[in-house]
Order: sequence, then C-alpha cells, then structure tokens
Amino acid sequence: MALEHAILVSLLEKPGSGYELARRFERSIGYFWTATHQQIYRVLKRMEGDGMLAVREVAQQGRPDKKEYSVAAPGSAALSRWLHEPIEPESMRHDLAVKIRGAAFDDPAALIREVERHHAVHSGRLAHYLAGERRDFTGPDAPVPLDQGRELQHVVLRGGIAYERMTIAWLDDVLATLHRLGGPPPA
Amino acid sequence: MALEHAILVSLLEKPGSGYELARRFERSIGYFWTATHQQIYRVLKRMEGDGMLAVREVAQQGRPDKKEYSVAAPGSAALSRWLHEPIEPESMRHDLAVKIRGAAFDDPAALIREVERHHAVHSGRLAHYLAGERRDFTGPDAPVPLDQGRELQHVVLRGGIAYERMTIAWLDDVLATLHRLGGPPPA
DNA sequence: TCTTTCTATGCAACTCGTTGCATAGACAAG
DNA sequence: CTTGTCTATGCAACGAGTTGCATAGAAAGA
Repeated sequence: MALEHAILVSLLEKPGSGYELARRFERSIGYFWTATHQQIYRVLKRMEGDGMLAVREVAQQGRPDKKEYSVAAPGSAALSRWLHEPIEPESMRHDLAVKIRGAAFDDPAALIREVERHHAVHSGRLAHYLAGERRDFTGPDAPVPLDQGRELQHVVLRGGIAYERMTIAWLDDVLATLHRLGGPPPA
Repeated sequence: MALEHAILVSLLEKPGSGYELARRFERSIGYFWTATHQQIYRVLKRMEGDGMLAVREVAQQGRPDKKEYSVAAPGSAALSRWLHEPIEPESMRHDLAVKIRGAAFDDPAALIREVERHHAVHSGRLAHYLAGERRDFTGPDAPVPLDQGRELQHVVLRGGIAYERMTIAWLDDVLATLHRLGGPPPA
C-alpha cells in the first residue's frame, strides 16, 4: 500500500490539494508511481479520517475552492515506520513482453509498428526527464550545493533516466530481432 | 487485463495445469509478469467458462490428479485480436523510489541496509537470468539455428537482463549518494 | 453565444491483485 | 508416528486500481 506513503512524501515536500497531487503524479512523482485522481481523492479522504492528514479549505479567485492537505503528526509517524520496514523488491509487469512472446503465434512483423510507438513514447519521456534534470539539478539555475532532499530527488530522477535509456536500447534490440525474423530491414 | 493473455501465451507454448502455470510465473514468465496461484486458478476457471480453454483431467501416479489446460480456438482468436491492439506503454511502480524520497524526512543512512538488500536480490536475479540464457540460448546445448519462438523468448530475456543490470547500476548510484549524505557532516 | 478547456471534487460499479485459510494425497526425515 | 515438504486445487475477504459518469465555476476562443 505505497500510494499512501507516496502521498505522505509528496505532501511533506509541499502541501497541496487532491487536484495538485494528481498533477504531481503525472509529473515528478509519476517517474516512479502513477495514480488517477479517483484513487487520490479516495485515499486522501481515508487518510484524513485516520488523522494522518490535516485539511484546510482555501478560497481562490478565478478558480473553485480547494482543500489543501498537509501531513499531521500521525502521518509522519506512519511514514517513518514504513521507511524502517523492509519491502519486497519490485516485480515487473511488462505487457509488451507478453505481446512479443505471443507474436510467435501470430505475425511478428505486425508488432513492429507497436514497438516503434513505444520507442517514441519512451524517447519523449527521456527527453522530458533530461530537461527536468537540467532545470532542477545540473543547469545554471540549480542551487549549489543541493540540500539533502534535492540530492535524493536527483538520484531518483537518475533512476528514471537510466530506466528510459535501458528501455530504448532494448526496444532497438526488439526491432532488430523483429526485422531479422520478418526479412531484411528497410534502409 | 494482460494476465489472461500471458496465460494464453504460456499455454500455447506448452499446455499445463494451474499449478504448473504458477511455477512458470515464478520462472521464465516471471521475468516480465507475476501472478499468484489464486489469481491463476480464478482466471483459468473464468477462461474455461468463456470457452477460451479446454480442460483435460489427468491422473498421475504418486501425485494428485491435475487439470491440464490447453488453448481452444476462441482463445487463440482473442490473443490474436489483443496482439493487434495498441497498448499503453508501461508505467512504473517503484516502492523503493518512494522510500528514497521519503528518506529526506527521516534518516537517509537508515536506508543503506535496505538498498543493499535489494542490490543482492537483483544481483541474484541477474545471475539466474544469465544462467538461463546460457542454458537455453547461447550455450553449447542450445539448438542452432533458433526458431522464431525461441528468438522472441531470447529477446524478452535480454530485456530482463538489461533491466537487472540497469537496476544494479542505479542501486550503486543510490548507495553512493546515501553514503555521501551520511558521511561528511553538513556544513 | 456557444463550445471547449482548465481547475476542482466526487460517486458507483467493476475488475484486478493479495492474504489468509483449508483440503488432500504422497513421500521423506526424525 | 508425527512433522514437514511437495504437488494440486480452491474459497472468502479485503484492498488496490480502473472506467464511466456527474457537477460546477471561470476563462478563452470561435
């Protein structure tokens, strides 16, 4: 149940509304965790009920009111407890790999377009992560020296970058294999 | 809902019982998909009801009877349809990254042991994958030339290997960062 | 003016996935 | 003879995650 903990971390970094959290989960947090607004609102409500979060109604101009959540003491305590527990190393869920093995019972060449599409998406993500890294960590506007929190954010981002680079290289390998099986590759 | 499709692929590669599928999901299929036996039995039952799979009761000696499942025509058709549909590129779910960012609000040095544990698990998996690769694809006992299905299995395994190597390198980076933060006292 | 887009929150229904428990035959070790 | 392990299947309950729908104020553009 790491969504709770991801929300706690994000709200400790900066308090915000469900809507703002959902946007963060599309951006920086989304580098390593995803969640829809439905999930987030539901969990926020439960965590508020459990006393882990504090809420504050904030009136805005030119926008609907929002509920700004921040972490209460029991929330910090719960996060701290979780940080000291061991967790299971990740297991993968890679739909595309299922498709690739399934292609043996269909037409492998028909997968090429799909793999190219994934390649493009991952290339886009990599560019996005690299832009974020320059903006926040390695560019001329980045604070020097970085504080502890930023160092940790940076090493997580480097993980996302490494993941995308690895994935792109593997998709190149997959494409070469599919071309080899389907005939000579196009120039 | 790719578990269905992963099961179809696995049963096309070789018919088997729920128990056998569960073991495959701990091994080769587990390189890119995980499932518990509960999930598998439940989905097998549903797929049988939908006419996607055929069952055969097999009596065994020295062991309980088993139900051997194989793919029926509607199952192949469903898999083929799915193979021609586009799917969403993966999104990550990385608990450890949540912990790393959370460590900014706790003691980063306390995470070192946990990260080392993950490092050991991933190193073990890498060794296991490499052994499998030598056994099935690159070793002296591997058939030459490989058929289409094996080529595709190999490229998926190469993906698993690339993933583990990338992860291990990143965990080294994480450890170096944690040591750096815990080593020199803050100014 | 009308439509679309963005901010902001939420319900209902459903499927997916995990955890704990239960059963049962065969075999091996103590 | 009891305990533990391996094969083999399954139920029940719960929590996690997805999809579709609904509402509503404000701004921007056709």
